[in-house]
Amino acid sequence: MAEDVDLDVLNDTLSFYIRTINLAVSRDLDECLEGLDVAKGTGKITTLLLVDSHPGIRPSLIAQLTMKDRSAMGRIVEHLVSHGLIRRETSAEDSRAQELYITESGAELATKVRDLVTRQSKDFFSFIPEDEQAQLMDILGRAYRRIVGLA
Amino acid sequence: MAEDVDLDVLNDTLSFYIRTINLAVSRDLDECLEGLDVAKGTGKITTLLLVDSHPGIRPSLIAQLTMKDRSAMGRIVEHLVSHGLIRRETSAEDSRAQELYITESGAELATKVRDLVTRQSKDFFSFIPEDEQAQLMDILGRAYRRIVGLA
DNA sequence: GCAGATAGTGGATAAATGCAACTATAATAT
DNA sequence: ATATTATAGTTGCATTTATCCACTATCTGC
Repeated sequence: MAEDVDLDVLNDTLSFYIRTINLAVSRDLDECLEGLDVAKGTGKITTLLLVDSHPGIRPSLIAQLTMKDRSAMGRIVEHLVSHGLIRRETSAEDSRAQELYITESGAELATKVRDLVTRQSKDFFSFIPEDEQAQLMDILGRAYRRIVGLA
Repeated sequence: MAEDVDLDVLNDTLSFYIRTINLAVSRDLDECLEGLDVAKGTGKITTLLLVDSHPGIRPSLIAQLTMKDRSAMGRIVEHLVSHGLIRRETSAEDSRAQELYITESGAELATKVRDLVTRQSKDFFSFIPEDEQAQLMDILGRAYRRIVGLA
């Protein structure tokens, strides 16, 4: 049945593939992270990892990197704080801004998540040959940096 | 500020790029399609186009191609039907199943959407060189077909 | 100081997602 | 033939996200 369905113009539409594959990876990732205080959305994972590796990082910067607006970011921070994974302080230099720091249990979780996330991605895309994965990462990486204003 | 932030392990995680870029394309696409009875989610667009080019196609097949479950699919079909874009009939061979057909206004919209969607994708990714876009499409296309069970 | 930008908060609304129960019909096996 | 199991679709519900907007506080530059 499905084998010979023609996808119309979507067959040549990059956004279609990005969007559908996103659905699949995200679902799979959610499964892997089930019950881990950090599920659904790149928001929480990215925030946790960035706070862990960049002590004092500000919500607004993470928002930019994850493409969230400030209110969405605020809710993510609130979530992580309320679960005791990160700590929130007002910046000394700019009292509008906050600085985020990891807690002990946050650091523990970060270690675990780092492992799970990279493994999940590798596993999920394992049917793509190594060299093509590298190509993908290279191109998408540049796209990401460009979109987000990192380069 | 943002220029020199290291993304931790996410820097080498394909799923991260897929997920964030997905956010960006989807938002951009939504803007392009604003007010068009078909916004948010690959679901409606794909359904409209597939029904247009495959008269009599079944919801369950579209569900497979768009990675939705039946309930999500049902709601999309319901939405399109209620907006007069497609028509729903019970299949003669299998009265459990339905066959979907495009309506006049649905066909009109499909034409418009086909154009908008392909252009949006091209524009959005225009900063990626042609040949790299082709590579991306090739790899992601195979990934998609594999995930969805098309090959 | 004043005007305008920026950081973060909070609320309300609108959608999408996933889950599970339920009907109806088909296909299979005994 | 009939009992079992699988499939197509519908519906309700609870959860989660997203988006938009208004609001406070603070900073920057004139």
